[in-house]
Amino acid sequence: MVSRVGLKDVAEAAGVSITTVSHVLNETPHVRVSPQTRQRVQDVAARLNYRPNRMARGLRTRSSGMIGLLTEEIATTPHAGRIILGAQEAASRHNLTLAIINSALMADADERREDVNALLDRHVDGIIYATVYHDVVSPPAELRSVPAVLIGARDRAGQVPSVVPDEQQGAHDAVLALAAAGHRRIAFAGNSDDVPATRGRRVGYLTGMAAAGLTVDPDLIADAESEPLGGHESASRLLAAAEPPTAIFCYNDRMAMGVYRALNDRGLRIPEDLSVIGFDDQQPIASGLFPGLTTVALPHYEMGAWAVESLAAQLAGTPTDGGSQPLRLPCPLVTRSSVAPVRTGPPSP
Amino acid sequence: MVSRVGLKDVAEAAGVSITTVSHVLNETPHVRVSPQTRQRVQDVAARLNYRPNRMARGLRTRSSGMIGLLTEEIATTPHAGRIILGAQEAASRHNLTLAIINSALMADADERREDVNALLDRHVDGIIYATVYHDVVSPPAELRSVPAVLIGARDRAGQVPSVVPDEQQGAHDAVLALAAAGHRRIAFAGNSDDVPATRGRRVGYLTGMAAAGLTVDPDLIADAESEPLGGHESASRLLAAAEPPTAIFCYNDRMAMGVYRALNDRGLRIPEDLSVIGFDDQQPIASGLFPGLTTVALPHYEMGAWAVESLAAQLAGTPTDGGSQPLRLPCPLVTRSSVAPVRTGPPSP
DNA sequence: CTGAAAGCGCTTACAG
DNA sequence: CTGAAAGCGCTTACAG
Repeated sequence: MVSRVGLKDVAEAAGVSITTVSHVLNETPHVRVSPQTRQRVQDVAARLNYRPNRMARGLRTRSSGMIGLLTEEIATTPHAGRIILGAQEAASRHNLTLAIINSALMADADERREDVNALLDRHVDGIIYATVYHDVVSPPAELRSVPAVLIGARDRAGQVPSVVPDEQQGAHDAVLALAAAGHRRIAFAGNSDDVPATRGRRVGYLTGMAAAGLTVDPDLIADAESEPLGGHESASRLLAAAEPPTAIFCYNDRMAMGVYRALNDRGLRIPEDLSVIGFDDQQPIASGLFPGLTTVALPHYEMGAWAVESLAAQLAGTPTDGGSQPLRLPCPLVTRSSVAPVRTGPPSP
Repeated sequence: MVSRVGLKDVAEAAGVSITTVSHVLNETPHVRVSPQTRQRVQDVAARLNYRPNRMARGLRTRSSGMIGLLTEEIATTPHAGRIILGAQEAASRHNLTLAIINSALMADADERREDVNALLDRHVDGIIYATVYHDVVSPPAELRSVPAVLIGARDRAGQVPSVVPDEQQGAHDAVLALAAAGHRRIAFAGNSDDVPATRGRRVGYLTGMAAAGLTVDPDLIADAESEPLGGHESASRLLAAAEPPTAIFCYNDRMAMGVYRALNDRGLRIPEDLSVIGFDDQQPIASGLFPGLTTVALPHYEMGAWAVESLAAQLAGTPTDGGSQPLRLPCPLVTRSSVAPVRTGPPSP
């Protein structure tokens, strides 16, 4: 019931062989076809609304035109959506189809292997293995039967190219933005989870302070759980310091949510009394808070797109440097309304 | 490089014809094979790790084992993720693969048609057309070339089965929960967007009040924009009423976020001074707010799963009642900490 | 410049 | 109970 017209129909209608039709429609290189024939075939194909059967082509060429996306926890992370979107749009541009499989975050090695095999059974031309919050990962060996690419983690074996967010640069820039607004006492509401984001953002905070010529006061670093409650706790500690901060850079937007609440509880206004910057650009927090939260965005869309582009390049035969080091994509600062110049002079009533 | 062993290899190794191998592996009905042969074939297939080439099979049987999921705005809605997850897990159970295409929310008819065609080119066995916030939708006619199903909207032509959340029941139950806690002055922080959720939740509020034997005070309904700022505004108006509410049911969690802020600004405690219920169970708001927000969850996972199950049933030949009326899936109340028994006696200091 | 033919890996009447 | 053979719709040497 779908596309009932095949190569044969086009060939008959155009009065040529299916070989010729195939050549002109595929623009086979090094094959000369007379302009008249070419034109006629194209016209007929268009008129008949010919659409190639990709399964037949795939069977012949051993390529399905499909990219498999294996993602950890599609639903529970707020980010997977944008990775999928970036990958999907890039796939469309390359006339590739995205097949998705969800792998449980805590799946064991065998389960992951099965997921990869399910994709391989589909004869996907390439696989994107997307993880969240990992330093290093050991994907099943089967992954390498086709071109593959890693999102959000580095391949332990250093064989699979990978892309990750540049957490450090994002944090660095956030601190610099605060410094540019005149802040000198910039606090870090951090956390100590065992994830790369923690380390990257902490280092970025430190290098940002250094780059701005500011000294880091240990009293201005308060680690807590990376949730709203943790942010509330961090802010409370920070505000109790002998010399409190004029700005707080938060490990993430969820902590910033708690920081807002803590300041609100104390009658402190953002950004008049204190500036705040978050990380993640997580909606609906970031734009739902009052005032809108200035924060650092993660390049999820871009990572998804890069993954497909990289795969497409590999498929086209472009050699890719085996991911000795992951590509780091920049995390841009998204300016809203939670940062203001540091207040000089006496505190307002 | 993938699965290099084919039917032929299994046949040779087992000393039978490929016909026989195909029959035993597919358990073709009405075909008798001697137990010994059957066993031998199965053993050999397992030993060789035979995996059928699905493109070859698809070419022959004209079925790809793929379900196409066309979704509006994968990334911008917080919900798409759970729809995808539900659909993906159901697909895995049926040994189907999910191919995803994103359609821009504002795409015109031609663009949508192309998206459907892209899926059809892939010879998907069925299509899930997932929309957000629509009453009625007119999918491209091509959709019906294969079994199809609609999520989140009703088909204008009444041909495509569909599934939607039971907004009304969700709101109804929320109000009843408040009434069960003794509240009689239950306000509705609503909105007037032109989406089905608005109407359903409003009606549910009304029927819930009626079912609880409560009269609706027009002063206790305050419409505003369905964002945090709108919630703040609604709450402010509600609290200024001659006889303020003891509980607020919010159109959605984002409005509840603003309601929290408004109460916090006035030194009112949740739930001691006022109970609040939201709608959507949107993270990270719902569990990130203090106290955790009691809210109504949308059955996104269930709708995704239902869509695939329904398609699988159609593919298996089970007749499905053409969606004259959409199936309404229940919206369960998620209890957290924002509801308390109404305070009797004089207000606390 | 054009076409006849083989073959990708399966399924499925059909025959024995 | 088992197998030879056709054919799904393409691509691609190969020949002319």
